[in-house]
Amino acid sequence: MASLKYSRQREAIKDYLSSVTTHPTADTVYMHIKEEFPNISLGTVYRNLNLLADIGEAIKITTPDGGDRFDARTNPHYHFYCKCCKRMIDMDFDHMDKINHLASESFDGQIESHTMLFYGICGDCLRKS
Amino acid sequence: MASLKYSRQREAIKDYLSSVTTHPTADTVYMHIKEEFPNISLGTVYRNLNLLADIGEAIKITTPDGGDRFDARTNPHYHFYCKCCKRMIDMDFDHMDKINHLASESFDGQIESHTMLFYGICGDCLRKS
DNA sequence: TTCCCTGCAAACTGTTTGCATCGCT
DNA sequence: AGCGATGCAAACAGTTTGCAGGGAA
Repeated sequence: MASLKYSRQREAIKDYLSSVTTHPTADTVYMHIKEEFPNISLGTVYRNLNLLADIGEAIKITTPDGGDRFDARTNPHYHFYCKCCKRMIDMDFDHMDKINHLASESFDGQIESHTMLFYGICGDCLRKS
Repeated sequence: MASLKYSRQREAIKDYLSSVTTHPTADTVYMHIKEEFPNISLGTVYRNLNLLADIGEAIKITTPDGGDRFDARTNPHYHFYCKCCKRMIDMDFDHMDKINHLASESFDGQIESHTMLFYGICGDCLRKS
């Protein structure tokens, strides 16, 4: 484990990510952090988002549309992706341990974790149509 | 729905995908098809893989490592991704309807489907270490 | 003073697309 | 003949990386 040195940029990125439930892309994070640090570069944002993910202070969520999303909510949970408004929404569907257990029973190998991505139309979009 | 015209390349791609359970990347498909069609281009492979996915004769599976995988097994099922050998393995874990149903109960919106990707070490890799 | 971190830009990977031509139907 | 499909190459999006200089310890 490499030694970490404090950086205001990383702190700002972490703070922003913690203040939000929108699962932003790296580029969205970049644009918001830029308001406070006009000279920050996209590379730095990527480096820090990946670093935060590595040390377990954020998670990286792969989307079918390409373009990973980031989330400061690190306890295991699921996500819903609205095909209409492209929002990614946290799911409170707490069967993770049970699912890992059930899956392990019928699988030759060691399951460490799993991700689940639900797909459909969110409530807001449903009511608008 | 656009009209489809027969093409030997598409047929070969579909046949190859059906003959295999390895969830190949577009590039892997490309390299195999090239043995039969030395002049085929990667663009054509991508176009046909996406086309097959669109008409429901294949599925596209997003991986956390970037680089989608393709699968001719189109009935809904889950996958396991081995962090050791990078293989993607079909899971016979048949709780899809139940999970969709349970999730729908506690979610404001219309869930159409979901994908689940398990992560860990496959049996082969476990025994080798 | 050390060495991690930054900004910048170039490089890289996976994928899509415009275009002229080919080949089903 | 008509129009979808192909091969090729250029373009694209998202992400990573090499480097020289800056800042925390």
